Amino acid sequence: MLDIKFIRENPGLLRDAARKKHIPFDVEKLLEADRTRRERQVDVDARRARLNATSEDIGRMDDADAKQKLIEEMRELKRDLADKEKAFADADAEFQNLMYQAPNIPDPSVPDGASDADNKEIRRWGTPPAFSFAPKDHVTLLHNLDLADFDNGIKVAGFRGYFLKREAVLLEIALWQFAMRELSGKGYIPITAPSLVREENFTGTGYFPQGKEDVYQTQDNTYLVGTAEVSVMGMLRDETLAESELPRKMVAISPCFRREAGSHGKDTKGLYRVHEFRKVEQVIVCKADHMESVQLHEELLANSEELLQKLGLHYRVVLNCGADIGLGQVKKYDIETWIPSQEKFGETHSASYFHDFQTRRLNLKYRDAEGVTRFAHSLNNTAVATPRILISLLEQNQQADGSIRIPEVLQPYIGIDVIRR
RNA sequence: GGAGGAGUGGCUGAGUGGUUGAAAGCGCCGCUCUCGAAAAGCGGUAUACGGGAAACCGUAUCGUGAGUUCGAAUCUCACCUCCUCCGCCA
Repeated sequence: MLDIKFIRENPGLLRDAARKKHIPFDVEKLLEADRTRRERQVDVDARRARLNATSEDIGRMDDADAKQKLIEEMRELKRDLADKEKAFADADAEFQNLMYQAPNIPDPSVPDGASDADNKEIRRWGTPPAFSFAPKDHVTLLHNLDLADFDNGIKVAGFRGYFLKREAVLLEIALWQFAMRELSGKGYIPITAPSLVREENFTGTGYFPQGKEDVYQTQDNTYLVGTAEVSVMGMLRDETLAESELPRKMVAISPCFRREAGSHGKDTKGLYRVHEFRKVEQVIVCKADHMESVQLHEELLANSEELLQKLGLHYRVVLNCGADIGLGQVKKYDIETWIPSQEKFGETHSASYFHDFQTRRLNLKYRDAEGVTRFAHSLNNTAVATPRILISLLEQNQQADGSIRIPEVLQPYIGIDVIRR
């Protein structure tokens, strides 16, 4: 959510933002709703002021007749007030509704574009592994080594269901531990986060109302998170932090659930697109300072690149174009990791910053050096998402004999250096 | 799941229909005193929105939301959260 004062003063920026993000949004309608809401608030406040003042008088009066007369008058006023209050409530609801839909302003460095095809590659790290044989895809590798069971996964869990087995499980756990340990070494606080959370956390992080279709809801009106970002940001909702506590760097692990509504035909095989997975996520809350946000955004990206480099995985970084960044995001990088069997890169990480878009919704503030409370800034990035990263990890490390080398940095967590049958 | 109890400002805590946005204490800030500090004394210390050039004014907020009333922290209802006891349980 943006500051309405900012919108009043810069309607053009919001209009441009919506256009760049390819999000339909009527700025004039919002400004009109803002004007209406304020007019009606004045109506309500004036009547309330009179009611309050008169009620105080009544409390002090002795003359029963005069008192009764005023009470009658106030009854009349209250009927009028009720109408005005209803009118205000309607206008305010309309205003809030539009405010929740207003996109954040993308950074000027965000390229124009109509789809993810227009994302700009920034750099590549490493080279595609050279194979003296035709590399197998991850589904085949998993099957040959008995590392997963998709048939029974679907039997048990339905479409996109899967079981991981044997060393694939150890590998998954090793990745979490590796990521957790690396990042906690950099001062990120490790957290295990709830994945079953209440609605306000989704609204607060900017996923609701527009993204409700993508989320599982329970019969208790709680929802399953698609990322620990939702619960970790929710953890700080309604807090006023001291500036000395910032930046607060956290690394959280949680199960993640995504309905993948609208992507039924896509990536139907294997571990790429599943309804249920595990993810280690970096989340930062920092001062309301653009340069600090930018700097920490780069840090989050560098952290994830470092993890991939230590794992020895070939990847590239792309700068997402306007159409491929979310409502609240100012700027986003994706890291895409090389998938040999497809000879292309697949998204494994997503790093974004929000300025105060999320914290305004979450009412997450801090007290600055002058004692002024401000909305903080927030950012996040994937550290490692499993099992998706296993696709690249297995495929890039496969050998001619069908075995799979385990990256050196993971070996201490698993106790083996190769998977073979 | 069953039975009770409770949610007031940064904190403790008073307040059961009428100048209560809220006593008192603690904390914090400023001043006085002091070479300095402590102590003591005095004064000040919530947030949001709206109006205004400003001073300032208005409105809302005592867990949240509805309601009763001329008037609600105080009465009613629903919800949320916490505590105690019983049951169940990884």
